[in-house]
Amino acid sequence: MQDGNALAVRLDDGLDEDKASGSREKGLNRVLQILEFLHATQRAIGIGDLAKAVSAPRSTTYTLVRSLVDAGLLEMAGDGNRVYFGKKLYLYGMDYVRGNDLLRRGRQEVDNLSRETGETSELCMLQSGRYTIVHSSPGTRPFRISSATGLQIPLPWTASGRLLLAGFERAVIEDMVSEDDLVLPDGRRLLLDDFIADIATSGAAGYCVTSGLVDAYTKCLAAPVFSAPGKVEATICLVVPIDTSGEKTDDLIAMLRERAARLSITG
Amino acid sequence: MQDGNALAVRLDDGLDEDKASGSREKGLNRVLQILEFLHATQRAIGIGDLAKAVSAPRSTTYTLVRSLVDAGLLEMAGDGNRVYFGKKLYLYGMDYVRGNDLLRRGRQEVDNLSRETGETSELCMLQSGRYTIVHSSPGTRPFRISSATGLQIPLPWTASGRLLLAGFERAVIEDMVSEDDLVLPDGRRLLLDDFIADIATSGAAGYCVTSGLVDAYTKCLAAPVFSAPGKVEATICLVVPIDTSGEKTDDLIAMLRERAARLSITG
DNA sequence: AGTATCTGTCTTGTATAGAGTACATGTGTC
DNA sequence: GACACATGTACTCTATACAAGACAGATACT
Repeated sequence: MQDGNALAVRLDDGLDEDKASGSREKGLNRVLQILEFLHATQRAIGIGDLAKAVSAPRSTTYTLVRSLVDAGLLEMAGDGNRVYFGKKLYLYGMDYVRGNDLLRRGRQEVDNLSRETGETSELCMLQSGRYTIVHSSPGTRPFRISSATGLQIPLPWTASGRLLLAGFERAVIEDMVSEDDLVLPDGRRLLLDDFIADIATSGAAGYCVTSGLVDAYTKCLAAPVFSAPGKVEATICLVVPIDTSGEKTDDLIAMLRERAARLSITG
Repeated sequence: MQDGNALAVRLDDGLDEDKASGSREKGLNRVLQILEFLHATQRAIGIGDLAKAVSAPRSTTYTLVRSLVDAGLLEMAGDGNRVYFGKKLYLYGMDYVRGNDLLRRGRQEVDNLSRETGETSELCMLQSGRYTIVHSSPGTRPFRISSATGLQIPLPWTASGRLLLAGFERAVIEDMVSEDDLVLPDGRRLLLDDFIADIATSGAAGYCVTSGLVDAYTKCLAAPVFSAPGKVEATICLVVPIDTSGEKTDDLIAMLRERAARLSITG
C-alpha cells in the first residue's frame, strides 16, 4: 500500500482535530477519533494504518487499541491484525435503542412506510450538528436509492435538514453549516439566505419537499417528528423518483405527516 | 461516602476495578467503567451519582461526561441532569452489525426460530469471558421467559455456556468461571469437574440440553455455530417449558442444529 | 432565617500517561 | 543476501490530565 490515502476521509468535523498539531493529546480524544474514523471508513483497518489515519503516534495507538479490544469496544478482525468495532458497542447501541422510545418506534414506522409505499424510507436526526440517517429501509424498486445508516450528509442537501433546523437562531444555523455544505454534489451553490428562508417556510408548512438536490433523479419528502411543541427531534422521509406525479406526491406527504404526528410527543 | 450503595452493581468483572484504590486512574479506563455501569443499570443517572457509582472524583467525572456528551457517546436524558447512552453508540453498534455477517444472519435466524416454534429463542456469544445474550426474540407463550439482550449470565448456568467453551484448555475455563458462577440461583452448587465433563460431551454431541438450571420451569436447548472447524463462535438456543415432551424436544433440537449448521462457516 | 445537600465550574500541584525512540521479528522484493 | 518496510513490544522523559478542594448558585427541609 504505497499511497495509503485510499482511506482518506473527512474526519475534521465534530471533533476539531489538528489544532496545534505537535502537541500531546488526551487518550480519550484519540479514542473518540479512532471510533469516528472507523465509522467513516466502515471497514477493519490495521493498527499502523489507524495510527496514520488519526495522526497519532504508533506506540500510543497500540496501547489504546489494546485497551479498547480488552474492553470489547473493538475487536481484532478475522484475518489477523486489523481492528473494527466490537460486540460491546453493539450491546451499548441496543441499550440506547431500548432507552429511547422515539428511536424504537421510529424504526418501526420507517419499516412500515417503506413496505407499504415500496419507496425508500428513512429516519433522520441531528447528530452533533450534522444531519444523520439513523435508520433506513430500502424500498422495493429495482434500482433503489441506497443510503447507509449512520451516513452524515450536509444539512442543506436534504429536505429533512430544513425541518430539523426549524426554530434555531440564525447564528446557530450559520455555525452548523459550512461553506462547503452549501455546494451541492453537482457543483451548484445554494445561498445561505435561501436556505434559511426554506427552513422557515418548511417549519410553518409542517413538511418539506426537495427535488434533485443530492442527485438529479430523486425527490425527497420529509415530515417533522416533535419531542415537544416546536422542538423537532427527528424527521421521517421518503425518497421517490423525481417524476412522481403531483397527486401521488401529495398522497405520500399526507401519509408521512400522519405517521410523523403519531410519532411525536405532543406535550 | 458511607452508604451510596443503592446503585451498587457488579462492575468488578471485565475490568479489574479497585486495584490500589486511592491511586490516580487513566481517563479512558474511567470512561470504560462509566459505559459498563450504564449498561449494567440500564437507566439514566445523575453525574454526581455516576461519580459515586464508579468511585471516581466528581470533578473528573464532570469533564469526562462532558467529553462523551460532546462526542455523542452519551446524551443528557430528557428530564435534566442525567446521562445515558447516546446516538453515536447506536450508530457504532449498527456498524458492528453490518460488518459482522454472523451476527446479522444469526439475528434473522433467531427471529425466524421464535416465530416458527413460538418459543423464546436467543443468539449467544462469549463476551470478554462471559456468556452474553446477543439477541433474543420473545416467543408467543402467555407467560414468556424474558431475558434482555446484553444480559450476562454465569457460563455454568446455561446450555450455551457448555457449548461455547468447547475446545478450551481446562486452565482457561477455570479462569473464566468463578466460584460464585458455580452456585445456581436456587443455591445448588455445581462441581467444576462435572461442568468440564459436560463441556466435553456437549461438544462431541453437537448440542446441549439443560433442565431447570436457572429456574425450575424451563429447559434450555442449544446448538453451536462454528466460525471455523472446531471453533464455536456462538450458539443459538431455545427456552422451552421443562415438561416439553421428549419427542417434541428432539424435533426442536434437530431444527436448532440444522439452523446452527446453516449459520456456521464451514471452512 | 439557618442548615444541609445537591449541581456545575474553576484553579492548582503532581503523579503519570503519552510521545519519542529503539529493537526484535516477520514479510516481500530485487 | 541485502534492503525496505511492515508489526508488536519495551524503554525512558516530561508535558499535562487527573485529583482535590474551594466556590457560587439551587433546592429542600426545619
